[in-house]
Amino acid sequence: MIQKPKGTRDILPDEVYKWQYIEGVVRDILENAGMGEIRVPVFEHTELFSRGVGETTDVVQKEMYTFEDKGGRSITLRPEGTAGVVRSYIENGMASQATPIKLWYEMPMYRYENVQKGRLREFRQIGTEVIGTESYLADVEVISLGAKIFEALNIPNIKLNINSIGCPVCRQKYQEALRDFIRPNLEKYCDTCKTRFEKNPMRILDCKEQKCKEMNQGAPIILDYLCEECREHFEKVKSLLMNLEIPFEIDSSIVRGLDYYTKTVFEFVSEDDGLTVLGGGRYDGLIKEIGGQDTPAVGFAMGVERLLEIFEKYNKDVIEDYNMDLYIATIGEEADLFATRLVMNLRDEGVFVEKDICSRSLKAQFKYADKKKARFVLTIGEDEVKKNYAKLKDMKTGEEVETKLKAEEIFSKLFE
RNA sequence: GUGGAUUUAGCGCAGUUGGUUAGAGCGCCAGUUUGUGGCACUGGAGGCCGUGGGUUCAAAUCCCACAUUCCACCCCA
Repeated sequence: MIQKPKGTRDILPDEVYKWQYIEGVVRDILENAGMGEIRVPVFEHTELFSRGVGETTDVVQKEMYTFEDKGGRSITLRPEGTAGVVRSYIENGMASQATPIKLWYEMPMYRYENVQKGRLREFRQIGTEVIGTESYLADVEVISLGAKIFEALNIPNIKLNINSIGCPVCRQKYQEALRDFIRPNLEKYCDTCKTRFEKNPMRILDCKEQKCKEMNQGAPIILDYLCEECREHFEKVKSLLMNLEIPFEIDSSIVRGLDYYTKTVFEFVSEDDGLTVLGGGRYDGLIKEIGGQDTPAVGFAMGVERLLEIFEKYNKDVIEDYNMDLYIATIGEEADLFATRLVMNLRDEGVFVEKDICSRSLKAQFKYADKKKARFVLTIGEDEVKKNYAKLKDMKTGEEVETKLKAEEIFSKLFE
């Protein structure tokens, strides 16, 4: 038996309707906000991600599915959506369209990680990108759409955390200050923190080790180091969120794992399991970084598997599956031929109808109809074909009515 | 990458100090007046006991390695 690769999942028919429900709700929300769906390749040149996402990030350093293709090119299965979407924005000259460009996507992502709760190697994200505006209004629009999605899906216990990590200028000043604060005790920090010191000192503040936590008391926080412009931007984001009555908390430990973020960053975290369901922020430097005009942008991505898991918990009754309207049971070849035509006609009318294709006994056909939750069964044998009449049985009540074997009449008996 | 748990029929499981052809339930298929479902009864199909080595006269059972699934760290959606 060849099993599916580690960290992948099959989504079976009895599950896929939940996906479709969520996707429908989210699509409506995003498209009503003017977002157009975009689909970009599953794989890109490795360089797009190493430059876009950042050489020093864990995603690039240890989680990418990278391989050489037969032409000797280094190819990577996308670990996130923004880099590819932005690449497409540049490559297709979308800058010449009405600004801002608003895009959304639902695409599978690939990260070579160890599997655990809420974490797969192939997982799907729904995301948005708003490109071409540096205004705080765009940050808030994107955040409010995130909040709207949880509301529309009836998912409670979602907490919004926001932070600002400034622009490269204020961030560098902050990192210096942070290193100065840590340096005297550096030897006493845990090994992982020591390795973070040069590469990304902001992560040290997030360490779970007790001793590191203690030493972190009183560390400088980035919000005190923001330049005037970044500070004002963040203030405006906060006050508009408050005006809109979107509750949030400031969490100065949000750093985000992708290097391209600037200024506003945010996470919607489920308080049920502590997992981040939706994360995003502003990325004013990315488009220039990968070769476009210097263009500001903001967006988010949500993990659909994570979203679905919480959704199911609170919406057990909302979803009902799509059941068969009619099953046509047949006896004999003549009836089979007749019923096959009838089924085709009824399907043309939009009826969910099945008939036996296993040449099974009448009893077995009824059993099948019952298991598949057919609302009605129509039984056709030689006599029925001759007389052009048959019995239509309501599977719930057991009542039977006579019907003419005409698609129109059957249709009206089913749906009147 | 590190650590813990897990793996027996389609599914969830039982399998006792290693000992003949590995079990029940649910599900599946069929039969119980060869034209009527759910219930009941009867029967049937379906297992390289995760994979590969080793110990033994003998391994689902003991040992080792690898894999899987789940969980935690790390990190993230």
